[in-house]
Amino acid sequence: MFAERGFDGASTRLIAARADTTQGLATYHFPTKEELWRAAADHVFGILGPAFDDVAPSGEARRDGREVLRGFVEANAAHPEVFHFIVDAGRHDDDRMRWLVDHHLAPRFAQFLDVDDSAGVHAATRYYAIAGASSLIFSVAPECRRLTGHDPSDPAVIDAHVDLVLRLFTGS
Amino acid sequence: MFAERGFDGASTRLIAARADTTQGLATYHFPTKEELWRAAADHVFGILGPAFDDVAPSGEARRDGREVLRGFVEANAAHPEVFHFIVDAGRHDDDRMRWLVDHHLAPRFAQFLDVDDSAGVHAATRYYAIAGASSLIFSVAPECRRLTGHDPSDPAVIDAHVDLVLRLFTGS
DNA sequence: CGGTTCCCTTGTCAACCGACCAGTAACGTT
DNA sequence: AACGTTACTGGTCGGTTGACAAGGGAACCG
Repeated sequence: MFAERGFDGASTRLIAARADTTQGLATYHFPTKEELWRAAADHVFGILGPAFDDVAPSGEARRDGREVLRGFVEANAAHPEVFHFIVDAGRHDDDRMRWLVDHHLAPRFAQFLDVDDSAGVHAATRYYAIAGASSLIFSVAPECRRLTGHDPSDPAVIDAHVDLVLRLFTGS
Repeated sequence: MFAERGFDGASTRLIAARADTTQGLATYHFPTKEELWRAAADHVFGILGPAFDDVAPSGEARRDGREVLRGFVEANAAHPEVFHFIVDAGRHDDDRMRWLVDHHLAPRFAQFLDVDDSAGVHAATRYYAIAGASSLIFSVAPECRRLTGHDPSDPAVIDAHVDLVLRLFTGS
């Protein structure tokens, strides 16, 4: 619900209701809304994590950027809520943004630096271009359906997007 | 404020306060919060509009995709709030999303279809790849600063991003 | 001059928000 | 059997939300 409606839009009562509990119990386990949000972030990044680790574990296969990129796009298609978390928190210079960067984004960015062959372009520029190109269509799926008639949850559309991103950023 | 904090996060009282008026007056001119949001959307897309119309007015220069793309990236750098509006509204299948698509996005997408040479890829795939790659870094500027040390408001960073997007999507 | 319209202020409303509290039941330990 | 810890319930707190109502007052018009 944090990913769906943002931090402000998600109320602890509705979150508790969807989990078939009460708001009192929620604040018992997570004293503040912010702690609940951090737990949700840990959970959601825990889902995305393996999608990276499987394709870039360590060792000789480490520099195969194509498979990493394919896994990244497919993970975004399957779990667009991760992108929502990032965009929602990344806009403001507050505690939530700093926590998300330090605990989840920085390690992943370091991982990206390992795989990326920047080819003269600074890594930050490439990183955000890749992330944006890979995620946006899945993030605004309802809009995409109405605007273009294409359904981002359609496997064929996902494949087409994977192919485009691969062609753009690996040149093949 | 709608772009900064989302529809739910922005309160009519704070909006009125920033405009040096009261919430009562705001609801007088815009009976519902949704009407106020639509007016804000019209305003913000009115800013972005000329950035398109100047580079792709009509006639012979219409198919010069490079200049259109450059203008698009620079407009996103100067006015990241437009992207916020789109992402914030595009997630849910509700009235706001439909209104934004029908009144602002659909005309712009049609304009994109005029200029784009899809080269075998469906326009929707290219459209969202371009939009995401062009906008994300400016949309999450605070996060980018902390994560990478680069400041997306720095003209040099903007130029680098323009160059990368042009190279990716026009192949030059 | 009186009346009408429009802009704006002030105050109020029910609903909802996150946080907090007292009380209770379950459960293993001693 | 008594105890202490943990899990959980129901309710309440001050504060904020969007929407609404009542009224003032200036400008304009006949």
